[in-house]
Amino acid sequence: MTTEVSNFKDLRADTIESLKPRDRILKTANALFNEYGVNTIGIDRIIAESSVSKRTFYNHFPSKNEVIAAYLESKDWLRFSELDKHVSRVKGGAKAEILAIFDFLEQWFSEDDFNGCAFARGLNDFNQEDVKVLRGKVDLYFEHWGDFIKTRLKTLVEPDEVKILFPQLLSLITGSVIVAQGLGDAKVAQLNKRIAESILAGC
Amino acid sequence: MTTEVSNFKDLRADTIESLKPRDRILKTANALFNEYGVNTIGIDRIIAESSVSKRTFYNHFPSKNEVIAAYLESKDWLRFSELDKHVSRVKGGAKAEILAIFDFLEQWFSEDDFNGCAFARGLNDFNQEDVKVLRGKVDLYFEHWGDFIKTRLKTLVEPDEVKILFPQLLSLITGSVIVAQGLGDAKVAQLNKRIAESILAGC
DNA sequence: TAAAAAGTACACAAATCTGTCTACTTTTTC
DNA sequence: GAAAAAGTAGACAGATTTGTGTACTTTTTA
Repeated sequence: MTTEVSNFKDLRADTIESLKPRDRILKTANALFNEYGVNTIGIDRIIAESSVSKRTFYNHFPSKNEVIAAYLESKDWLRFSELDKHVSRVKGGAKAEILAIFDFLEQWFSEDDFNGCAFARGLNDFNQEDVKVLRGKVDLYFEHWGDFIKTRLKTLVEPDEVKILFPQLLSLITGSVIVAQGLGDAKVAQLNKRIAESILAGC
Repeated sequence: MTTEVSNFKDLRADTIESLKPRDRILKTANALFNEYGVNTIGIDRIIAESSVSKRTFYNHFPSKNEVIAAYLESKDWLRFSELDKHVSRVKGGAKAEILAIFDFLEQWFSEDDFNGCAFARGLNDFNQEDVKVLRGKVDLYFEHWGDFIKTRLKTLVEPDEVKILFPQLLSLITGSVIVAQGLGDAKVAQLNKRIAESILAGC
């Protein structure tokens, strides 16, 4: 069964067989891009593992970049829809909601298929002219973090302080991802939550 | 002119023309891999821009992976030889030396060709069987950070505290890199230095 | 200065990659 | 239930990629 919101779906719970061609492609692409990166995975592999014909693939996605774009958009949507859900259960206002990010990260890092962040990856993968659109998706993702965090910081501190705390918090978040991936330890999220607590202590 | 230490050289100050074939290849590969990543740059491009023949290239590097390995090794060596140099000028003991990392980062982020970290990239690029060796180079880089930081932490705090402070500091470092790259702002290094000061305040 | 080592130039093999085309079959929809 | 839409199967064009082979020239070194 699938949760449908806006244009995106959470396909994680569906089996490949139960899905229609377009979603089979997206689910397969998601798994392969996540594990190996968009550059090392070819269209042919996605086609083979999603059990669609090449024609069907190209009917849904006119080029490889389009399927990568769809992958990034759905990751972005899913990340923040899960974060919103997680945070909606938290009592304690803006500060508690910011701190809850780190519990969310720990959960994410503990997933079996955690393999870093598609968008941190994208900072490196999308530096050429023909993938400008994809780089745009990466920028959007970081803007979404800005929206999430700054909205809450503004209720806690002065604008000047937001300019300091936002990059610090974003560093703690992205640094957690790299360290969790590099050292293979999800607990780093809790260690960094402590730091976040201390830099927000006065609020 | 070139600074020669161990097996590696700092080729940044040399012009392409002044170098012998092997170093021309390395200097060119470094620039291209740095800008576009190892996956999107082909051997042919490196050969063309380093003005060597294909045969010469393959005489020095039996495969593409070998030139990537050489690139990673030299980056690793250069990063820590510069960090050591930077830190050697710092007075104030282990704590001041750890904090000096963030000044070093700010300098790095301010370089014209700063484009993120080759090793954070490698966490994503080297997930397949045929590049296990390269993934090993990435792991070594993170171990070198461990050596640098833990050696100093051990003189300041108890072993249990090292296990907390090291992942935190490494998060601040790697998070700085991502944020500097993503938001295009080198100043994040100084903001995170403040955090490092506060988590080391009791030492 | 002569032999050995290193480099040049470039054709080409083999694999792989993106995207198109044709011909046929199944599923939807009215 | 017939027409339209969607999907299957797979050949293939054209570009690109890594790596080898051949024949010749320049540079080092003993």
